[in-house]
This record gives sequence, C-alpha cells and structure tokens, in this order.
Amino acid sequence: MSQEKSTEEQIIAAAKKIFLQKGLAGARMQDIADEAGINKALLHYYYRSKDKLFDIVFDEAFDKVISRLSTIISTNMSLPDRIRSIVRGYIEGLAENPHLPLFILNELQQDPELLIRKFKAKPNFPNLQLFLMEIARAGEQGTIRKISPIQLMINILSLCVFPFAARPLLKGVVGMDDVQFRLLTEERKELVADFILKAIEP
Amino acid sequence: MSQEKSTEEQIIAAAKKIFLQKGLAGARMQDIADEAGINKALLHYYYRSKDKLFDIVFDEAFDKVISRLSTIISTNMSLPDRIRSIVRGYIEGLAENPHLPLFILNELQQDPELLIRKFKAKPNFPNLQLFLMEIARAGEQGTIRKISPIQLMINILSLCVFPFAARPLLKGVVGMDDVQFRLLTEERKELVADFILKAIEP
DNA sequence: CTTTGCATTAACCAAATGGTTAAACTTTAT
DNA sequence: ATAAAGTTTAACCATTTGGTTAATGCAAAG
Repeated sequence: MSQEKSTEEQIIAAAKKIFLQKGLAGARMQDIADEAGINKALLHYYYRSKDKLFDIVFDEAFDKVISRLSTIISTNMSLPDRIRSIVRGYIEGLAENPHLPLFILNELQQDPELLIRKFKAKPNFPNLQLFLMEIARAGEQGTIRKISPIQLMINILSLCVFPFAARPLLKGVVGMDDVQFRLLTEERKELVADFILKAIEP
Repeated sequence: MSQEKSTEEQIIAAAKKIFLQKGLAGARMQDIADEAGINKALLHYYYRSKDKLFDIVFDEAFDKVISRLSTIISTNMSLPDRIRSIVRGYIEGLAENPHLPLFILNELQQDPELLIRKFKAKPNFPNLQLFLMEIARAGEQGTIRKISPIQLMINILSLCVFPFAARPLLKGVVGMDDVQFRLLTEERKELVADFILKAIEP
C-alpha cells in the first residue's frame, strides 16, 4: 500500500470501502482502521464517532449519485437524446461504483431521516421537475407515447440501477463472473436506451 | 396482540418482521423477543442461535420469491401473455411483501454463500432455462425483436422489483405517501407489461 | 395429589464493540 | 537545541449483545 494520502483521506477512503460493503450496522470501526492501516483511536481523533464518519460517507455517496444525474438531465437535447445520455451516463457512473445503489437504498430504508436532512440543504431537485414536465409535454405533442412521467422515470431508473443491486443474484443464479458482468453492463448502455425509446415510440 | 399462535410460530413471525426490516447485522435478538412478546431465552431454546433463526427466515423469504416466479414461468401461454402474467404476478407478490427485495439483495451481498447453499438443495432453476430459450426462439421466428434473453429477463425483473427497493427514495424525493405508492404499484401491473411488450415488438 | 417433563423467565456471562485516555512520538516554531 | 503543538498508539473502559443457566411455572400422566 502506498502511503501518499493524508491520514484523513486514508480514513475516508477506508470508511467508504467498508461502509459501502457492509452498511452502517455491519461495519466495524476496527475494520475501517485496519483497512486504513492505522490505529482505531485515530478514527475518533479525526471524526469523533462512527455516526459522524458514516454521515460523511453517505453524503458523498448520495451526492455522487444525484450530481451526475442532475448534470445530464439539464443538458439541451431532444428528449430521446436526453434519455440516451441519461442511461449511458448513469450506467457508466454506477459501473465505477457498483456498490452504491444497494448501499444507498438500504441505508435509506434503515433511516429515512438521511434524505430529509439532505433535502433541507439542497433545493428539491429542480431539474427533475423540468424533466418530468418535458415528458408530459412530449406526450401531449405526440413526440412520444403518453405515459405517466413519474412511471417513465421509475422505469428508466429501474433499468439502469437494478442490475447493480442484483449483482450477487446474477452471479449465483446464472453463474455470471466479473468479466461477463462487465460485458453485460457495457451492452446495456445502448440496449436499455433502445429498449426505452422503442417502448415510448408513438 | 392475539395469542393464538404457538410460541414457535410467534418467534418466526417476529423474526421475519425484524430481520426483513433491519437485516441480519442490524437486527437484535432482544428486538425479536420484544416483537414476539416473549423472553429472549426462548429464541435460543427453540432455534439455538441468531444465525440459525436467520437462515430459516432467509430461506422462507427466498422461496417465496422464486416459487411464485417459478410457477408463473412454467404455464402454457404465448410469450406475450406469459410476460404479462409474470409482471402482474410478480408485482402483486412483492406488494404483499415490499421489504423482500432489499432484504434478499442485501443479505446476498453480505454473504453470497446463502445462494450456493440454496442451489445445492434445489436443482438449478430448470424453468428459467426454458424461458430463456423461448425468448431466443421467438427472436429467431420474428415473433419479437431479437434481444439477448438474459438482458430481457433482467429488464423484466428490474421493472418489477426496483420500485419496491427504491420505496424510501420515492417517499423522500417526490414525497410519495403509502397510498400513492399503492396506486403507483397497481398501475404498474399493466403499465410495465405494456412497456416491455411494446419494446420487444418486432 | 404428586410426579414428571416441557415451557418460561430473571439473572448472569463472556465476547465484541464504540469510545476514551495518557503516554510516546513527530513535526514545527522559536 | 528546545519548547510547543499536533499526531499516533497501546491499554483501558462502559455498554451492548449473543448466548447460557438455574430456578420457577405449569400442564398432563401416574
């Protein structure tokens, strides 16, 4: 292990790894210290408590998930191109952090407060509203089939996110190894976009 | 609380509720005992250890998930009708146990062994193979668009399962309450089937 | 009624776990 | 060089937690 990063950064990196893998309840402070290669007391020296450390990791993870979505969503493209961009970008982003979906969904279920706190800081996702309205408009104009905007959004999200959450299942049931999963994911960047666009074609 | 069930059944019911809600790492034996309204020692008297109790709960949960899928999958219908049945039945089943998806996915990631053990008992999901082959055949015959059978299966599963896993997110981000969620779910029984069938139309 | 065997409980135990502390070590400033 | 400030560690502490036990309750069999 190279020792280039500062202790604080080492701790955050280790905490990310352990928390994302085991969740808040399953993670042990000792695990994080071991992963970082430091004494357990340093975790408290720099970050006070397990909860404080977790909050930082969760916030960062959550930001990573929505910031990417946010930027893609607010580009100036036709709806089909936009959807293609969203799918491609989202799958790409998750491929770099495959543990993110299950981690966030799970911790959110354990403690919905995490979200509330989050949305008091950042305004309530303004670009999402615009996106939903555009879907509604496209439906009216006949550019795409009429479909409840929220339902379509859920469909897009489902198709992008679920495979990462279900990775262990795919591994176990159809014996999919890491390489196959990588290929499957790669193929999905276009396949899912095609699938959605065909489904909402007028 | 009515006291009709035997102690063993009470324990299993309580364990299900707590484990499904908090997961293996987050659940406390005391929580389960309290939920069942009995002394903690009884848990060990009847089921030996936390792990043993968890195994029973997990196995039952997993069976519920795949048995329903299994029976629907092996009916004699046209592929479109079959897909419609799968979607409808699956969403309906999950609506009765909304915690199931996140629970299973999460515990599976914590310990992939759970699956291995499971597939040593039951033969490796024979009807699934048939279903995949039928998708391939329908693709060749032009009944549906050509699509990788596994990808299509993942798409179907994604659209059915993900909303249940993302429930806290929907609650937090678009302020969806229980009633709205119920309606959304109900609508999805047909909407998702339409969506998929339109997407794979030749 | 009493004995026998199962069910149930309160009290207890040992290990794990989040957190603290005092001392040692390192770096920086004077 | 030395003092001061910040960093790191081993040892320790209090609480939580899974698990055990010995005693009590209780129903059915004798």
